[in-house]
Amino acid sequence: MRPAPTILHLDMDAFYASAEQAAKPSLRGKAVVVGGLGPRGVVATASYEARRLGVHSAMPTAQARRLAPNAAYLVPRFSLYRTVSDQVMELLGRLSPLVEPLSLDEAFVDLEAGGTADDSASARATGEGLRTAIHAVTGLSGSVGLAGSKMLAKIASEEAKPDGLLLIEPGTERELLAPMSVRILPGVGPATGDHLRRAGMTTVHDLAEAGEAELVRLVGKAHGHGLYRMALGLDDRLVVAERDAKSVSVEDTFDVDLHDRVRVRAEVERLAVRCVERLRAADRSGRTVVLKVRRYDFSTLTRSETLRGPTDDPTVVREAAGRLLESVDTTGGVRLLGVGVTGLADYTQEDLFAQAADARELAQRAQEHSSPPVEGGEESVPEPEPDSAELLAARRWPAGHDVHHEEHGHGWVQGSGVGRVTVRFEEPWSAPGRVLTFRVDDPLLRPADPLPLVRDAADYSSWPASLPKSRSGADSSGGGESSP
DNA sequence: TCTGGGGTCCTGGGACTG
DNA sequence: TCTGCAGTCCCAGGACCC
Repeated sequence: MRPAPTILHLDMDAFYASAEQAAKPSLRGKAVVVGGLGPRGVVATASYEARRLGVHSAMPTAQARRLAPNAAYLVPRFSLYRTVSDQVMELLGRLSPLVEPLSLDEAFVDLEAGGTADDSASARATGEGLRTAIHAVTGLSGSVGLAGSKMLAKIASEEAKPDGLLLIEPGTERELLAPMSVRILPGVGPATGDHLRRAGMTTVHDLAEAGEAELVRLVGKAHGHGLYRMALGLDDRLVVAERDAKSVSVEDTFDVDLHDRVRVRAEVERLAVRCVERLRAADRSGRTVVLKVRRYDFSTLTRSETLRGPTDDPTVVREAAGRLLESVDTTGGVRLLGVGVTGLADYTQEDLFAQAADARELAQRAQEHSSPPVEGGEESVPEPEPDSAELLAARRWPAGHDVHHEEHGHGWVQGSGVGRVTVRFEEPWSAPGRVLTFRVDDPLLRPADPLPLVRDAADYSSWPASLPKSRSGADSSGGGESSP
């Protein structure tokens, strides 16, 4: 029996950019680019208006600025996106206990496990209901794919974009996939795509024709086997609700390459401490410390060290990262540094003793190996280089972030520099507002939390069992009443 | 032109161990 | 005691995803 199309994949449309447009009435219908705004920033998400100008994710922001000089450029506001994402995931959780979030804006749902669909008709109705609910609660649109497997549901939502729903009927999978580019398959990126193209395979049909043995020969055992099955439309991966993280890492790309070895070391230590903070926040410890260095020429290398036991001690991680750095040649400059911890374990009290012992032993071993001392020595960590006034202003008033002015009310930063900050005063539910400029140290101006995107959201507290009870602000006070 | 940040998984070589 | 072998762990790098 063919599987019923009850795996649902939800993908929010241009999520970050759409959230910004919903929050800022003056940006609706305009090109919006969300991403890193520094000299080495890249685009995280572009609104559909910006995509029409050729801007897309992962493109350097500098290139986006050339293509879309009049677009609004904003830094990401993850607290807002997380709030909206929580609302969406909460709705998904009502459809099934089996929800597998892939990111803030994407998730798989096993509708059959939730009893909310068991055939094409009920799956389609549930998918449409979900899209309506998401729009009512968040003001944003999402695309839904429905199929008998995760791979096909994801392809379906991709094909449905933007703001659509596509259901792949059981039995039509191979026919649908055959003419598509190999790049549609998960795991086929630029490198594998190129590799396959050079072997004469550009479509999914070509892969199915080539056969498993040929694909294994070309791309390796695991990948080749998986690729062949996917080309036949076969994918039996289950929707998994809980997934434990396997590593925690932090990394920073510097606006200007670092050359000073002492500064490099100081940055590594800073990253190590940040990494441990994240590790501890997740109540985990880890056994292997990884240092990542991207050099001036974009070549990237990693060095790792496995400890005797798991640790969440900042001193232990910092020292391990420092030792790893000693084995790396950084002459020529460093553009990125990262520190990570893998081999995660749940934190246990006994680890404390292992950590202390390890720290002593490793310190001693490091001394025995007596690697060349870091120029300037351990103590001479330099002061951070002074920032320009413009950089400081941008840091205090990031583009796109919310502010409150005691006289003018709620607004958001349009831009800042040369001691001034420009603010547009508007709210998600207001008309486009006016623009005013202030001194960066104006005492009446302060950073503010994001406002909800929808003021009087429909009450979906009993969805999907019953129809929404209200849609207008006038009667939204009755949110506590239960449905019949 | 000039490439983020946070992850996952796979491969292959070398060291270690029984 | 030495050698060959297989399994496992560690390490580094690459590819991919959102």
